[in-house]
Amino acid sequence: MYKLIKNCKTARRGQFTTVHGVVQTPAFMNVATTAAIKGGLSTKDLEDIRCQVMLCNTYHLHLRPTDAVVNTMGGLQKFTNWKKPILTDSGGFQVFSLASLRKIKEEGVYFASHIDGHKIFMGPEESMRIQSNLASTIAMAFDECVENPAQYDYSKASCQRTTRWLQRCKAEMNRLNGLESTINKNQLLFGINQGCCFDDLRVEHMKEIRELNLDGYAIGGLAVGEPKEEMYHVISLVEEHMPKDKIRYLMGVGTPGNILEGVKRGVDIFDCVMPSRNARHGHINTWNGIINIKNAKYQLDDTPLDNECDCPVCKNYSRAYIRHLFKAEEMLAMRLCVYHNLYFYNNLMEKIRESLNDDTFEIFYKKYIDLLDTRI
RNA sequence: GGGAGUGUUCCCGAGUGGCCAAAGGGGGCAGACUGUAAAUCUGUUGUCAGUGACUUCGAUGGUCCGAAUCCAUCCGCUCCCA
Repeated sequence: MYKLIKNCKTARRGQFTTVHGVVQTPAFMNVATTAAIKGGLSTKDLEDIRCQVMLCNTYHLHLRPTDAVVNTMGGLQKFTNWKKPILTDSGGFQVFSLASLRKIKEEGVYFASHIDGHKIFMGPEESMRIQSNLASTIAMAFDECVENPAQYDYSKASCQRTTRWLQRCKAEMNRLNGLESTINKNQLLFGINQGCCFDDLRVEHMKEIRELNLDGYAIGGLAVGEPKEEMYHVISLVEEHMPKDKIRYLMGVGTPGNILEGVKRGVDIFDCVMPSRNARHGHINTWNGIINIKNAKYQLDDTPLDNECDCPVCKNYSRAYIRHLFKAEEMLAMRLCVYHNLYFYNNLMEKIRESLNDDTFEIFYKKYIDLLDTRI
């Protein structure tokens, strides 16, 4: 479980022990929604870039290839040949992102498959059963991620329902972990804090869910369009009420700057599609800020994507070549850039952990907080 | 040699007298993307000056208040017949 190694004010250096291995925190979880990193990275590549946790999605895998197939194939670890921890997101966020088709009821959510349009029902029990079939290390609670901005009354009712759903998730997870046929009988369950940007709802909800004594706690419903100052405010607000002895996860966040702010406020783990999605669109993270490798000014640039990076892409290829690959629509362009960006994120987390070890986090933070999110 | 077409802004391609600096697509340039359906979406793309002005639709000349659009000649390309 979670062990706090040391604090640097509210920032935490820790380690999280699971049946699938130990995660050094703060950490970034690499997003492989459909059990694959978009852009053509293999689980071998993930090992090479020192990824600690892979994240997959319940909803997507339920549709294709189906959780039954993954289960028959021995679970996600065996299926993907990834031996380290895997976190599965519950599908709750998809209800939010596929908003036009959703119908939310007390029992769960009715919505349509984005693949063939067929009607799907998913509630807390369904989500737990699917995640148990997938046999991930960590299952996320089935929650409702309310869009921003939201009405107070709706947010309040939604939070209360998310709490009731969480109770049902916990009961179902306990039952599933006790079954003989379950692949991972030690599957962990994380609860998710909601409440939009209403301080009292956030705090009240956090207090309610901490009573359930779960394996970890996530902050959800952020980075959905609110100003970043508001996001940081909510993190600090909620953090005070999170158990000190449990791992904290800020869902779907974010930019390097967002992550530094999150770590500073006591968050342990993050995930985000930005490094991979942006890489596929030519936006490259470097230690001097963000570049768009597709820009004409790189046509004759013989230097690597990032002079300060020691990843294989930066050691072997020039900006000019990678820009050419994009212009020629070669998939190698995406692969190289996704590889670099994820390497950058994992490397960023390593440096953050080192700075916490050395008590130099504040210096590190000051040096990079604005720089890394700035476009060059 | 005879006949029929055709030439548009970087490319392809609409436009057949004023609402045309000229549709649409491609390409180019730039931007967006935060628990990933999407290799997607958005803006821009004659020049200069932010009203507007100027140059442009193969070339030259003409008709008209006004032409990418009509007429004449020339040049290039395509197809058919000999």
